[in-house]
This record gives sequence, structure tokens and C-alpha cells, in this order.
Amino acid sequence: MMVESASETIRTTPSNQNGVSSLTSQSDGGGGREGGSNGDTNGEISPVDLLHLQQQQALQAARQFLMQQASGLNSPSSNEVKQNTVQVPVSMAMMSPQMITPQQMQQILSPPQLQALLQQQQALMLQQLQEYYKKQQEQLHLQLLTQQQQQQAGKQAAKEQLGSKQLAFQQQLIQMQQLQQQHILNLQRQGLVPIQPTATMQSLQQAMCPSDLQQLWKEVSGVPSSEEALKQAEGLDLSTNSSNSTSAFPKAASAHMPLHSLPNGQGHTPKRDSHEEHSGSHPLYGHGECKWPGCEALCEDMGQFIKHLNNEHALDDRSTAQCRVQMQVVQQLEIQLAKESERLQAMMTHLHMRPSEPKPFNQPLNLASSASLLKRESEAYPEGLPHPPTSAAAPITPMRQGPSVISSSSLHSHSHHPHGVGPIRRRNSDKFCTPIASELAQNCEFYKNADVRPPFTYASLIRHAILEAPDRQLTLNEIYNWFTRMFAYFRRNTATWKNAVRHNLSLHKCFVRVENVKGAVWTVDEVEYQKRRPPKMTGSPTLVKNMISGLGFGSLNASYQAALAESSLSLLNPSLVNPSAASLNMLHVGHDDVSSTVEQVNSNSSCSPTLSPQQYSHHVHVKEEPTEIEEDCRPISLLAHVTHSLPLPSDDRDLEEDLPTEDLE
DNA sequence: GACAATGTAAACAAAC
DNA sequence: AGTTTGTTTACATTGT
Repeated sequence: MMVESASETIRTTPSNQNGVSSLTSQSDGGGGREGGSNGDTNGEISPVDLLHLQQQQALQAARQFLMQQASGLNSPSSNEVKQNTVQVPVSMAMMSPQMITPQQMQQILSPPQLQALLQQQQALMLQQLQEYYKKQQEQLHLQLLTQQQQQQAGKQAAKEQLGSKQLAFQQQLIQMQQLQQQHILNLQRQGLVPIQPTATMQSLQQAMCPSDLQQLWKEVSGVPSSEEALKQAEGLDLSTNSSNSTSAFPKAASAHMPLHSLPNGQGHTPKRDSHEEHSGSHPLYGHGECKWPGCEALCEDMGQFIKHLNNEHALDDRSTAQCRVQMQVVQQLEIQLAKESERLQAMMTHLHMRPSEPKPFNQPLNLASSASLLKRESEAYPEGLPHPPTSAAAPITPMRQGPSVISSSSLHSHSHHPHGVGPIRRRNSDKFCTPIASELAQNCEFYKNADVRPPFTYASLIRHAILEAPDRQLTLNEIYNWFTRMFAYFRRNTATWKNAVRHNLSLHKCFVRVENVKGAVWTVDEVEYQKRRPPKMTGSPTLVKNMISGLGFGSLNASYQAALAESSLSLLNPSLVNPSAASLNMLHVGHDDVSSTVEQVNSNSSCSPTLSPQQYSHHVHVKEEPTEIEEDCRPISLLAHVTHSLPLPSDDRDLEEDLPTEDLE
């Protein structure tokens, strides 16, 4: 009985893949009103009007600024159908073809890159915004001063108006702030930025309030059409209405989306399809809620939702405004991404990191390649874990490895899988001597919190988990725990990845099952593990050598390595990193190549191959509960001095086999 | 195109 | 009886 799935029922249903095939252009007639002229206001030419004018100019500037950022908008490209609507966790903001989805970004870029990129992004945008706000404020101050002077001058007539003007200014300021928040929000909404729920919620709430949106739109979108101008008078009412109709607005809806729209394709960012009325699903409808920005109205079924949609989100000012805002959000993100991509490309080019020849384009491919490059780097470096004797070749392999390690493949693969969890081939790590440790070490926190699929294969992850364990052995359940503990990503789709884990454990010889008093535990047979890809490099040792020393990589390698090592040491659970683990676990098993290298490790000689896992576990034994990060009471305390030996040379000395258990195999 | 590595799904069976 | 753990098989995708 396939009980298996029973336990993890979850079974990511989203088989619907991504019903949302197309992002059909936001028809919404959006483009329509270009704004500029809002001739609405009155007609006297008083100082007040002058002020008003200035004000408008300021606003104009603001609009332009925003529009500039979104200038890409015009390019209809962004509307093209994205086949692999893959569960883009983020808003479809990134759906533009030339853009990579955040998820893809995540997979392509290493976490640190991602973070850096995002931070840059944010910093940049914030900076811009802040500058702008500053200017605005200054301007307003000036204006106010002027007003005061005028008041003193005795123009009482204008007094009232001035008062209102001041109010207007204030509003403007507020709006500016809102804009700013909105901006930040947008970034977060992408899902690219690990969000602090609390902070985000606030900004979200503030930013997404319908009425705010409306105002925002009015300011941002430039001048209202004549029609709007007419309605403007009613504007206030309208907004109040809106807020009534959707009283509950602010929070959940908006707050959820960004947070949960994750890889699994549940990202429901509103997509305005004109022909959405599809039978089963609607991009704006999910989890029984209306996903219209800022609206979380509950709708039991499609019918009700449609009704709601037509009633509450009909083609009116508010909806249009919201739509516009959304559009801008999307555009801005796209633009920003493009910029960053370009920058990255430039950087890579500059650093001669010819991914695969810097392609003139800046999009995906490059990113992918660059990513792969980076990956390779990481691969090339040692990680907290020791390298197998044969590793001499290992570290290098990656280099000779073609340019595209990850490439688009991983990007597309998803589409085939119902679960957002596409077979992401990050052969990178596991293949050659897992750089996992370093990667992980560096981005430990990142993976823990970000719902990003780690760029490692199951095998490498499992191995890492096991090696990280105090006694280098874990029960299946512990492995599971490790996964969930270390990766936010593995807190979902449990059925899937757990199955994969089991599958990997059984499939790879490198994972040895050892019967223990307390049941069975899994250990890693490093030799086997390394054997996995013998054919590759084995060929030309000389070549290897060359690669190591030659290719300026050597040096880079070293330093980078050191850095990585250090960081990993500090970040990673000490017990894990410490070489002792390595040495320990490699209780030598005298193997050809290995043996040679082993000499260095002699220290451990004590560990006779006879040390069976059981015994082992006996004295160190910690199992039971996922003891996590505790210091393993391991007898051997090499850590002390070895700590920094990580940089290839020493550690490289491979680990040997882990335990004599191989026979079990 | 063959092949290896990897990921996912699923069927089964044995152990808990 | 229901779960968990393991093993296998099948199939798809990618990269070599």
C-alpha cells in the first residue's frame, strides 16, 4: 500500500501547473491616459496659483521619475506569453521574457549574489527616492515660507487657499512617503527579498490601502482623464467607498501574497486577463479569496468571485488606478532587474569571468552562465568538509567543465513538473567535492529563511548532512530534520523531497546503511561518493595540475578558498566544519590514492578501520534527537588547531571512507 | 544519439 | 492498522 504518500499528503496539488498561461497585456486601457495636463484647477493667477503650479511641477517630476523607472513599460514584450509560467513565486512582475524570474534568479545566482543584488537594488532605489523626497521637502519648505511671507504681506484673501495648499503639501508629503513605502514593498513583493513579516506587513498595509492606491495613482499616473477630472470631485467619496467596500483590506491579502508566493507556483499576483473567466481558475482568485491587490474578499466559489470582481473591481477609477499602480510596480521591477543584470554582466566581463563569453545580451543566458561560473568557483573551493584524496582532481573538474553548468536547463525544467519543484540540476555541488560546506556556510541563514532551493543535489545534501552529524551518521528522520532545519525550501513539498532523499539513499552506493542498536543509520562512504564521477577528470593528471596552478584560478582559488573557509567556519556549525570531522570520518580505509594522501592524516591513525559504526556511535552517540548545533562530544578535538587548515592544501587530504561499513553494501 | 547524473513519481515490502 | 523506512522501477530532463 503506498502508504508513503499518505504521510506527507501534502502532495503539491498544483497540478494545474500554471493555469495562468498568459499575462495578457493589462488591457485595462491603462496606457490610455497619459498624463500631463491636469488642467483641472482653477484659473486665477495668484501667488497661490503659482505655488500650485510649482507644486504640480514637482509632482510632474515625481511622476516622471517613477515613469522613467517604468519606462520599459511600453515594451509590449512584457506581455508575451510565458510558457513556463512556472510557479514564479513573485509577482508576475518578472514575467517579461527577457527577464528571469526571481526564482530563476535565485537558482542562478548564488545567495550572496542575490542578496547583494537585492540590497543594491534597494539601496539604489531608496537613495533615488530619498533624494527626490528631499528635494520635494525642500521645495515645500520654500513654498511654505513664501506663503508665510505672503500672508504677512496681508493677503488674507489667499489665506484660505493657502491653508488648503498647505494641506495639499502635507498630503503630498504623505503620498511621497507612501510612494517610498510602496517602492520598498515592491521589492519585497518580488519575493526576492526575504521579508521580515512584521515590517513588511506594515508597509504593505500602508501601501496597499485601496484609497491610498487611488491617491497614489492619481499622483503617479499623471493627470486624470477628463472623465476622471470630473469625478475627481467625488474622489474622496470614492475612496471612502472603496475603503468601505473592502474594509478588511490592508493586511492579509497583500501581506500574504508576497510572503507566500513561492516557488510552488502559488504566487498569485493579480494578472488581469481580460478573458479570465476561465472555468476553474482565475489569476485573481485563490484560496477562496479575491487576490486583487488590497482586496481579500472571501468568495466561496468562482461564481461568487466573479460577481465580486464585477461589483468591486469593475472598470472604475479605483480599479484603474490600482491596475496602473500594479503595472508600474511590474515595470519598475523589470527595469531594475534589467539594470542589475547589465551591471552584473559588466562586472563579470570586467573580471574576465567569461562565463561563456560575455554575451552582448544581458539577460538570462548571461546570468545563467555567470551563475554557473560562480558556481564553479564555489565548487572549486574547498568547503568545510575535507576533500577526498582523489580530490586533487576534484576541485578542478568544475573548471574544465563547460560554461553552462546550470544554465537555462534548470530554468525551464520546472515547467514540466507539477510541483514547483522542478528537477533542478545543480550538479555543481555534488559532483566534484561538494562545495556545499562553504556555500552553505556562507548562506546558511539565507537558506534557512529564504524559500530558495539550494543549489545542491540531494546526494550532496544528504552527504553533507551526514558528515555534519557528530558521528557522521544519521537516521533517515534526522536527515529529514536536517533538511527542514537548514532549508526553508524543504519545509514544503515534503512528500516529494523526502521521497527523493530516500531514493537517493538507496540508490547511491555512497550512502551506507548501518544497522544500529537504535535502528538504522546512514553513513557516507566518501570513496564511493567520490567515485561517482571518476571518468571525468581521471584522465589527465597533468591537465589537472595545469588547471590548478595555471589558470590564474589557482591563486584566486586560494584566497577565495581561505575566505570561504573562514566564513564557513564561522557560520557553520562548528562541529561540522571542523576538520576533525573530516579526519574522523575518514577513518582511513587504506585505499589506493587515498592512502597516499592519508599520510597526512595519520594522526587519526588511531582510528582503525575496525571502528565500526556501531562502536563509533557508541562512544559518541548523540543521535536520538536532532541534536543540532551542539558541540559534539567527539573525543577528538582537532578542531583547535586545524580550524584553518581548510584551504585546500591540508584538508584536501581527503577523507577517506567513512566507515568500514561498506561491506554492508 | 548514447549515456550518465539527477529529479520526481510511484509501487511494494518490511519494519515500527 | 497506519506510518515510516527502504528498495526499485520508470520516466523526464540535462549535460557530456
